[in-house]
Amino acid sequence: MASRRSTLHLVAEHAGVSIASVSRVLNGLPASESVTERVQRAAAELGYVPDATARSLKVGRTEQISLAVADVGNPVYVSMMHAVADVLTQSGYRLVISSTGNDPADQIDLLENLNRGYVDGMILSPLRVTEPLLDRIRGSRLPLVIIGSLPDGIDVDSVRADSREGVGLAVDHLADQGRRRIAFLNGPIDTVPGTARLAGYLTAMERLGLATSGDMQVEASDFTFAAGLVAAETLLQQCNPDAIVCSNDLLAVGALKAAARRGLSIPEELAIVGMDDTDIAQLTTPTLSSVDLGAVRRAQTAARLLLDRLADPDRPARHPIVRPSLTVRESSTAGAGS
Amino acid sequence: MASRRSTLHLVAEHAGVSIASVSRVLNGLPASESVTERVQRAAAELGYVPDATARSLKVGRTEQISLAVADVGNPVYVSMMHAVADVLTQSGYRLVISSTGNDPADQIDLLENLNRGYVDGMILSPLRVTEPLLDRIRGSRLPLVIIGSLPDGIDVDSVRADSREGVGLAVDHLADQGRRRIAFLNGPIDTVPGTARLAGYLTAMERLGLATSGDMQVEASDFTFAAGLVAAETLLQQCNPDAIVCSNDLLAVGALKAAARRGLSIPEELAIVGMDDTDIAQLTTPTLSSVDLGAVRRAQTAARLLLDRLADPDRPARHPIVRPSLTVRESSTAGAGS
DNA sequence: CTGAAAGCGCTTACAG
DNA sequence: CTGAAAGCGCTTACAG
Repeated sequence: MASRRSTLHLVAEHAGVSIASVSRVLNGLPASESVTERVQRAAAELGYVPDATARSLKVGRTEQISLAVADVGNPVYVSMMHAVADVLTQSGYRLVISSTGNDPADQIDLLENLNRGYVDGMILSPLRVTEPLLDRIRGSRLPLVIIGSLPDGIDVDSVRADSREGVGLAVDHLADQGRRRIAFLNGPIDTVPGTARLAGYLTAMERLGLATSGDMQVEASDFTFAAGLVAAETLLQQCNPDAIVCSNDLLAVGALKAAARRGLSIPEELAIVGMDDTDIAQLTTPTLSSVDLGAVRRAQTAARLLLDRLADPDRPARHPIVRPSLTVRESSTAGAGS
Repeated sequence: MASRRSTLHLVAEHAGVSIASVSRVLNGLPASESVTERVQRAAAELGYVPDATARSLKVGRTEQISLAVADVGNPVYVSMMHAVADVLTQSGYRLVISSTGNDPADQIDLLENLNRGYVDGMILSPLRVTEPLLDRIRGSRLPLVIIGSLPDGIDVDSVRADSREGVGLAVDHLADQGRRRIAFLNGPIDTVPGTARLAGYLTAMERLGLATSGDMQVEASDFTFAAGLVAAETLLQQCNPDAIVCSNDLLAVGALKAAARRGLSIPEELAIVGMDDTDIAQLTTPTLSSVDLGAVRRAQTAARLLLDRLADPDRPARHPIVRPSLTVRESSTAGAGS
């Protein structure tokens, strides 16, 4: 009646040793040659695979980290995933990814809850920061790092872009080219990037003494190609800009398309600048000027913050900021070549 | 000396009941009003969160399914992820995603191994099917569904596109438009889609009696924008096609770019057709004709196959095939409008 | 170096 | 309805 169906027990039985010895051999701990060999043979014959949940329960760690991003469809998140994975893998963690989609907070808190237990820590890049989400962030027992800005006074590691400076680079560049009617094609304003990038636009325009009437700003329903196209068509219809700063590259592709439909020549009649500097910026025709908001560096930094936090749960929280840079291409300068 | 640090024990102590009662209440099993109330209050006060690994160890299920795709950066995989997630969520499973990147089999087998234990089943869409990977697929104890074609005789559920018919749709369409020098811009040929789509191209060209010299076929190093651009430039240099069938939409965007650089007008001088019919096909200028290989349907089907397999481990394996369709846009027809 | 035993935090028959 | 107890499959002091 003994419980010998246990797989570890099975291997032990086949090898004629105790389960402790099996465990040790399989974990590379010291064992005699004969035991080692018998265990390895038995394990191979039986096709033994250790049960990860049992191990985790015992040792209190899963060696898994979860990354939750708003939209796996946005290439900028893809490069962030790879950056996070690289850093974590080097420290022996595996990365599991969850896409929270576009749904409101419940999607996110679901995720937060569910991940408890299967991961040792979490990196969260929320598109919208709602009160319920903040509650979960504050109350998290799991080590947590946020990518994006957070209200003051929340004692959780985070890293963010300097959106203000980033959008400023785009606006300054366009103004340098003699553009004056610089419009802003934003994503949803109730999102973290939507809010930050709009603030950056308004600040920069004010600093330069340029007008920012309401009809020069438009809010796409989503940070996607399709939404960018629709919003850009509205924008081109309601004002007469000589330049558009777009809140990300996907929106900018939509703007390029809208301009093409209206027969506007780019950059002569209309200059366009994107944001995030994703791969696609080099492949559009014309190529797209874009502000790199340091997505890869933010991701790497987030991973390192998390590793440090795992190593020392009591260290003070940090909130580094990553600096942006602008890459100028054809969409905003007449003589930029092919 | 008793082990009462256990969180479940803690709640039980606070509520003045046994851990069994706590477990029951928290799992919605019948309990008296008074016990229910005390447990819920205690759990709330303590901010109790059940340990998922312990629960999984006991019940033998994690309620998690893993989806491993070759490249999270390809939009077609993103739509597949969403489709899988939708189906699984309705059945109470959570989806965790792993990107296997571009590395060879070891990446994949790593993943296979590591997922054991934290998930109840797995959907795998391998870019390359190597012998070691096949070994793991055959030897998997975990319920497994493959998206893509598999050698005959492997008794694992799978679903695939009809690439032959799909590429055939593109070639037939171009031939209907009077194109004769139809080139093929493929991704790496040692990949599952690379092999299948090339076969489809050759079959269709032969059926139509069109020439397929070696210089009319080119193999990009990757299924990406950047690789497509490089390969398309080679192609345009080494032959003089009047049409290019591209193995996916990303490659097609690269081809559009290469054509623009050479000043070729599309579709007049060169027609281009992509594959996968992703969002981007509608946003390029000109818009991109593309073959939908049924990615979403493949994903949904895979999820359902897995659910059925979980419900009945002994049912015979199935291998459905999804039919393709072609959407014609500006890049392949002169009069397609704006 | 090796084995017997305790215990990780849960769930679930089994009695009462 | 409720509690005491066994056990999921591992790891790890503790003796020997």
